[in-house]
Amino acid sequence: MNLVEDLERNELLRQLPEEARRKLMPRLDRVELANGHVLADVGRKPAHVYFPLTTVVTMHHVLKDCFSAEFAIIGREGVVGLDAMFDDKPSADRAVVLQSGTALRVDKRALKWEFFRSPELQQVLIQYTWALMGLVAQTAVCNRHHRLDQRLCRWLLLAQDRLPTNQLAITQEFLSHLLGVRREGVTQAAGRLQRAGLIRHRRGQVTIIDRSGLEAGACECYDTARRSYATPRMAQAPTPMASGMSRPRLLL
Amino acid sequence: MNLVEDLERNELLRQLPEEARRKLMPRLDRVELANGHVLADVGRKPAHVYFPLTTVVTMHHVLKDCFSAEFAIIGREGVVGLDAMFDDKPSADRAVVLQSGTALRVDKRALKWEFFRSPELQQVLIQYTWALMGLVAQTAVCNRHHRLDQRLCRWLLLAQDRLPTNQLAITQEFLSHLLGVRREGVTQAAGRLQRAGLIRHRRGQVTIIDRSGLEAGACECYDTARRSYATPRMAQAPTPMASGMSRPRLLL
DNA sequence: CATTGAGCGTACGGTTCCGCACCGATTGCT
DNA sequence: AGCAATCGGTGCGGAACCGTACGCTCAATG
Repeated sequence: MNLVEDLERNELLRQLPEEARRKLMPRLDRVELANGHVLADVGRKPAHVYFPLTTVVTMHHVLKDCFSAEFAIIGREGVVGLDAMFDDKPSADRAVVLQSGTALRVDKRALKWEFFRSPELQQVLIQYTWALMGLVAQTAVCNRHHRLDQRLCRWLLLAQDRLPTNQLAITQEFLSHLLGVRREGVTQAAGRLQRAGLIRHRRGQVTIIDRSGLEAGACECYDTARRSYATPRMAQAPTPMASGMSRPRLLL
Repeated sequence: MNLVEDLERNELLRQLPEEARRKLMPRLDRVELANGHVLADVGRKPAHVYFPLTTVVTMHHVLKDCFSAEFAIIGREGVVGLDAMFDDKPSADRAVVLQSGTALRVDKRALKWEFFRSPELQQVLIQYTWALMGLVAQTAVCNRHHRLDQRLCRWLLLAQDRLPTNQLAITQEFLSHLLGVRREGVTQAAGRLQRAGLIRHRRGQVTIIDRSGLEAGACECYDTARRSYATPRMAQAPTPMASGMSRPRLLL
């Protein structure tokens, strides 16, 4: 597959007009990213921005006491490393390749150069940034209010949306760091989902069996999240969510 | 006080070069925002962007089941409503005036117009956006890992950094929605802080007594947050604000 | 002055999740 | 085959926080 076709495979690059894409093309390198590869880490200054094609990247914030939690999962609908493009301060967060695959890499200075010369590129990247902000904000609220089982369902769905198969290569240990809970907590939650027939899991492998079951088990956050990153092309038929579960609580 | 001086009072506008400020000035309206005023709400499309001068704004994400939590608190170091500028989708979040005061208001289309014509404005606003992203991400992690008492300390400090006095007009009920816990939880946590001599609180009024005590009680998140929004000038030469404070507070 | 309602304090059982400990199972390596 | 390391399952006590209920205090209002 050539680079012209590759450009179509990232949802942000695909939104660009022909001309903007052509200008950007010579700056892009196609790279293969291996599982576990660290694209950005706390205290370092990454030199590149990545547009995922098939790879999936997880973004965590790591606390000093070594606790951590994911605040965003990024696939071909997004881009990794924009923060470094506008600010030379060392990264406060961490970007790790969750599932190996292809990405288009671009030097951050080169992309910044093009950014300030292309209103279309600006519009696309900034709009994405604010969509991401909404997701991160929602994650903050979700982390406070929703139960582990719900958040696990949500996470599995978000991950699968960015993957070609229903197979996920991830250990419970790693997953526990993403969800911000203990490893044992993941074991129990995954056990419950398995007993409910929603997934199967075995030593670093999770297989999604019943997607609609997961959607029923997930919190509303998944629906909201999908809508916000779904471009018209990516969007599929909306799934009916169980209603009547909301409790009235005084608004602010 | 005239508009030229007002422009200096918001940290983002202050960073702009003379010329960019001059171009922006005719677009700006000085407005007084009352406590509780809703600047943006779920499902609506706000028409303005606000640069706080003395007012403080809280941003929440509200869930369908009416649970909510704050993901950012914004004062004169920031700006409210940038998301609406780049995307015409209705807001997913909610911005409420936490403490009444002054702000500079600008029509979002006018600001967008200037934005695409001023690289300096772009740099400032985008850099702020990513700094905010870091704070929101940290909030997400903080919400998973840190105890209520710590988060309450952190919140009180973040709020006071943006206020001229050590007095906060806020009810425990409202605070509970910001922190994403029950009202009774806030009552107990505030009681503990009061017994420790850090604050005094009485019927919608919280007074900060011992700032360094709060800093000791807060999680690391406060330190990180303060560093990320402090500009060089803010760090070294705090603007002289109201005087009747119990201790010479290190502003920002 | 009596009434009303908002704001706050307290108590109690229940649930979720943590911290720790231990053990079995699977995989990779020699 | 044997061994070590990784990965996953389970159990138990405890802490944090929830849901609920009730009652007090202060301030505004007629």
